[in-house]
This record gives sequence, C-alpha cells and structure tokens, in this order.
Amino acid sequence: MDYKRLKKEFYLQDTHTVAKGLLGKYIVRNNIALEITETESYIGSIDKACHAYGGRRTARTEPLFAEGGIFYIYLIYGMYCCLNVISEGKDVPCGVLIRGAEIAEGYDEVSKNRYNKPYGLLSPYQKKNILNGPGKVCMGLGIDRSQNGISCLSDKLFIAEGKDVEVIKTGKRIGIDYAEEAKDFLWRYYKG
DNA sequence: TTCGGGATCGACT
DNA sequence: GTCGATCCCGAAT
Repeated sequence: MDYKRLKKEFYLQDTHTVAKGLLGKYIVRNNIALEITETESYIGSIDKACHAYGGRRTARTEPLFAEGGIFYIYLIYGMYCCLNVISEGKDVPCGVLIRGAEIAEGYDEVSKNRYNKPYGLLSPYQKKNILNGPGKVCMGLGIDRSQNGISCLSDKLFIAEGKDVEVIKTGKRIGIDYAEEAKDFLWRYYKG
C-alpha cells in the first residue's frame, strides 16, 4: 500500500484541529499501519493535565516546546509508553495523545509485539483490546522512548493520509483526575 | 461486564 | 519519597 505523509503544515494548526484531523489517519512503521481512532488534546498554556502546564520546561517536556510535526514519547507508570504528536509552533507547549487505533496492515507484527503470538491465535478478548489504549498503541508499533523527538515525516515512523471521518465524538479525557477543572474539558476525540 | 490488585521506574519535590 | 496521560489477569457480578 502507498502511504502519503501528511505535510508539515498540518501539525502547525490549532491543537484541537490537529487532534480531530488525526482521526482516520495512519501511523506507519515498517510493515505496520494503524488507523487512528481516538485522540486527546493537551495544551500547556491552560491545561493542568499537560506535562508542560504553566511553562514547565524540563528535559522530559522539551519536545512539547518544539515546532509541530514531531513525536513526543514518554514512560508512564514505570512500564508503558505513550505516543504524542506535537502541534502548533515553536515554544507553544501542546500536543495530541494517540489513545487508540485499529490495525490496517500488519496484523501478525502487531500481535507479536503485543502478545508474542500470531493474530490468529489471539482470544476474542485480546483481538478486541489489542490497541484500545495509549500504552497498547506504542507496544503494538514496537516503539519506545528511543524514538522520542523524531519527525512525523521520518522514514521509520510517520503519519499518512487516511480516511475522512464523518462523525467525531467528544468526551472528557481519561486518567487525569488530579487536573482539577481541566479534567472536565471535552478534549477527547474519537470516531463515531 | 465490571472491579481490584500488582507490576515498575523516571521525573520531579 | 511520591506518583503518574496504563495494562493485564483473575474473580465476582
């Protein structure tokens, strides 16, 4: 299959525009292509759930301050990675978390990364839950923090044109109960 | 179908 | 020392 990379300009748009725009697009790595089905916006200037809230700039959050169009990957809970796409311009700390996806190509590769067995041997439960969470997306792609900060237009890992999504639903973000008023922001987007 | 406990470690206080 | 943008599995509902 022929995948066309999204242009750099896509990532420089408003973060919510990028988050919604990513739905239906493909994340491509080697023989794997995943269709993005769920995203969340994180905007440092006003969002207590964002790692760079209030301009917190450390070695860890540095990618958030970069110009849009790179990946931000970090370790969570000591054992899982989360994949983010950086949006907007330089020194504007914000990005989009990839929360969920579906397999478009590379079923056995993804299955091997997740469960170390071919797709055909998975239980119905495992098939259903194979990529429905941010840590799982990274695991399925076989990526970790060594890819942190690379370009969304790179050869090894990139985002490509996909389908248009007719219905986009919104909801509250997940796993950020500590973020006070920001936890109620309707910044989670998923396919209807 | 939902619930609860455990695993595990880097970043920051 | 604390805790998180999580996941899995088994047990109970």
